[in-house]
Amino acid sequence: MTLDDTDKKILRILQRNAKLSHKQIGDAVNKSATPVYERIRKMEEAGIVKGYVALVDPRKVGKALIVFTAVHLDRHEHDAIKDFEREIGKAEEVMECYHMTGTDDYLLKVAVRDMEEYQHFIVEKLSRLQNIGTVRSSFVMTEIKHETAVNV
Amino acid sequence: MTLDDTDKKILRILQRNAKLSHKQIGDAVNKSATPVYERIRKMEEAGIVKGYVALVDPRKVGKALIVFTAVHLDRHEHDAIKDFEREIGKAEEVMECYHMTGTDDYLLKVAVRDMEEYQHFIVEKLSRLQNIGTVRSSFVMTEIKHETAVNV
DNA sequence: GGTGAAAGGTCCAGAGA
DNA sequence: TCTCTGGACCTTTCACC
Repeated sequence: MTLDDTDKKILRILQRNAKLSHKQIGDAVNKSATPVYERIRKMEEAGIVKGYVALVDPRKVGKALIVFTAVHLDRHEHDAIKDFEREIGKAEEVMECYHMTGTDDYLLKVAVRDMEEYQHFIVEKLSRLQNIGTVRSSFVMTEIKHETAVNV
Repeated sequence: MTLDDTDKKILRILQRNAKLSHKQIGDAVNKSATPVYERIRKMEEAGIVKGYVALVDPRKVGKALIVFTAVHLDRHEHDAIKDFEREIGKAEEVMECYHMTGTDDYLLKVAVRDMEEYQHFIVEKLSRLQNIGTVRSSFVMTEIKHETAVNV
């Protein structure tokens, strides 16, 4: 599926505010509500729009500490890697996990209440996984920018 | 504002799918639509719910390369830091930027089309900012997990 | 917190550019 | 092929119980 300028404009709007009506979006892109609806439906079908979610402020629900945790595995066989990935997927503290280039294998973004909860995550969860080599933690002091919107 | 179990349940639902009607959410938490509506409105007012957005798959709109860029500044005076933060806020390639503990000052999450576009960002944008010391780039090979939902 | 009703949005069929 | 109009149906929002 290729996106024309109208599609891209709609995407930019929806990525900022998904609560606007098709009519309001139509006014912004010089179309009526129906073509807006049709274009959105097609982008949903194509998997370009993955879904609609509410964004919650972590600090206001007691998740004030954000940590980036770089993990280096001991062994790099296929099974060891798949095991790690499966287990990390289950950890509710882990919001993001990436398999990276470079000396560290994985980069995790972890959201917890405080340092005590982070220590618990490291000692009781991460360290108990098979095959963990080294772990390096970097703590977020300030969030300067956080966009969920992709630049289209 | 303190959240009871019903509020938390509503937040968990909305963070997964913001398109459900108040009636559907009410069925899931054993309430009618109105109290669901009132609770959501209060959480919006309190800033717990920051907004509603569409999630777009970066790979399907030509942003296939995700890079974590660690930046170390040369000087750490107040003005130098504020300058960097203001400029990075304007860069559309930068989806996230955090002021970090440790030897690196900032961690950026950058989304671009390909390596050529990343090189352009580093050479033409980042390196042109005053005060940049060292830059280390780590590339995402695979996204194992990416949650926007905060664990409440 | 529930009920019910007004206002307005979504979704789709049919027609036209 | 893409867009508009009109209408059935559903949701949001709010006054009242």
